[in-house]
Amino acid sequence: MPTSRSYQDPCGIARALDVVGERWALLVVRELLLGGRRFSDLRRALPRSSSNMLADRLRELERHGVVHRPHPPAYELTAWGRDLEPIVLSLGDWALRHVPPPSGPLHLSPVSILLFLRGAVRPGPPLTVRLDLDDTTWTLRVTPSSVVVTPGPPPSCDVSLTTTPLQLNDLAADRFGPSLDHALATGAAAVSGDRDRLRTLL
Amino acid sequence: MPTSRSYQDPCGIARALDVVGERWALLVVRELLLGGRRFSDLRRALPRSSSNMLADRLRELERHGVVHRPHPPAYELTAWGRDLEPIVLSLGDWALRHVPPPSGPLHLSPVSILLFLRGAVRPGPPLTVRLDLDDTTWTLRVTPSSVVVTPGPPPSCDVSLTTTPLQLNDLAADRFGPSLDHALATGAAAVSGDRDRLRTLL
DNA sequence: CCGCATCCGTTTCGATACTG
DNA sequence: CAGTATCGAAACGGATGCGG
Repeated sequence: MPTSRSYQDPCGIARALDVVGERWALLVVRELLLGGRRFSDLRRALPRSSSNMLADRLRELERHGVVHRPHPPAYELTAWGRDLEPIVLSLGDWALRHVPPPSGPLHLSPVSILLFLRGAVRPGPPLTVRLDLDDTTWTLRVTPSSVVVTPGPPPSCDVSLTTTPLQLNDLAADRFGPSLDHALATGAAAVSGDRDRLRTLL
Repeated sequence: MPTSRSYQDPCGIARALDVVGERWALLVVRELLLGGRRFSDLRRALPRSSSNMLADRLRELERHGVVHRPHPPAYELTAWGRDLEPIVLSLGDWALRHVPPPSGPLHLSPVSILLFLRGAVRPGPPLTVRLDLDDTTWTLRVTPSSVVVTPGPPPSCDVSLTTTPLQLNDLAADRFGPSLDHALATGAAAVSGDRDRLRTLL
C-alpha cells in the first residue's frame, strides 16, 4: 500500500518532500534520469530495495506526476520529473565533497557511474561508444556540442567497452590511464575498436 | 535512538540521502538556513514533528557534520550544511511549479516565508525592516548589493511589520499592494515607520 | 519553561515467498 | 517478467516524565 503521509506544510520544500522525500524515491528518479527503465531494471539497479517498496514508490511517483508510462512496461520521468535532474546531481556533488565512501560490499548501478562519466566528458569531435555494464548496454555519444548517454546499444560505434560499473568508476577516476591497461590485462575490462579515442575522452 | 540505516551505495546521490534523506532532515536544514536556532524554535517551526524525532535528527546531522553547536543551546549549519542552501531552495521552486498546495489547517514557518521573501526582494537603496512573526523577531536588510535576513531584531529600523507567516505570504504574493491595506484595517497586520518604503520592496 | 529521554501504539520498511 | 502477499523489524509520532 503506497505511503500517503504529508508534512502538511505549504512551503515548497515540504511539498517537494511530500513527493520525493520518501525512502528510495530519489534513487528511483536517479535510475530514470538517462531514460525509461523497466521494473526489473530498477530491481537490478537497487538490489537493496524490496519489490513491494519499489512498486509502492513507482505508484506514488506516478500519482504525483513525476513518473509516467507512455510505453509500458517501461517507467519514464515526466517533463516535471526530468526537472529534478540538476537538483539530484547537485545533491550528489554536495555529498562527494565531504561524505566518506561507505564500506563493506558495495554496489554501484550503471546509471550512477554513467551520470558521473557524462558529467566528466567534454563535448568534442564526434565519437560513439558502446558500454556493456552488468548485462545492460548503453550508448555514449559525443558531439562538438553535447555529451549524451542513452540506454540500449548504438547502431554502430567507434569503440566498445565491457566492464562492471565499479571498475568503470576506477577507470574514469584514472581518466582511462594506466589502470585501463591493468584492467585489460587482468580481464576486468575489455575494449574493442579505437582504444586511443577512449583514452582521450577524459 | 538515532537512525543508522544506509543505502550502502557509493553513488554521491545515495550518500547524500544517507545524511539528509531521513524524514524531517531537510526541513530541519531549512529552518537553520537563516541562522542558528534553538531546540524550542525548531519545535515551534515544525509542530507536526515529535520531540524525540527532532532530537534524533539533530544528533544525526551533527554526527554527519551538517550541523554543529558553536554557541549552545543553538544549533547551526556547518559550512558544508550551508552548501545545501541552493539545492534546498531549488527543490522548493521545483515543487511550486507543479504541486497543488495541501489542504486542511496549515502551518507556515517564519523561515519558509522569509526565504521566499528574501528571494523576491531585489538589492536596492539601503533599508532595514524589522519583522515580528509568531513571537519571533527577524531583520531584513537591503543594500545596493545584497538582501539579507537574519534572526533577531535590528538595533534600529526604517519600518517594522507585525503579522503571521501565512498572512505575510499573502501580502508578499500581492507585492504589498491592496491586501496590505486590508490587513492593516482588520488588524491582521500592523506597520510602524515608513510604510511607503515597505510597498516598494517588491 | 526548556531540552531532551522514555514509553508505547501505529506506520513504514525490508526480506522472503508467491502468483498471473 | 511484473508485480502481490505476508510477516518480523525498524522507524515514526504522540504522550508523558524529569532534571536544570
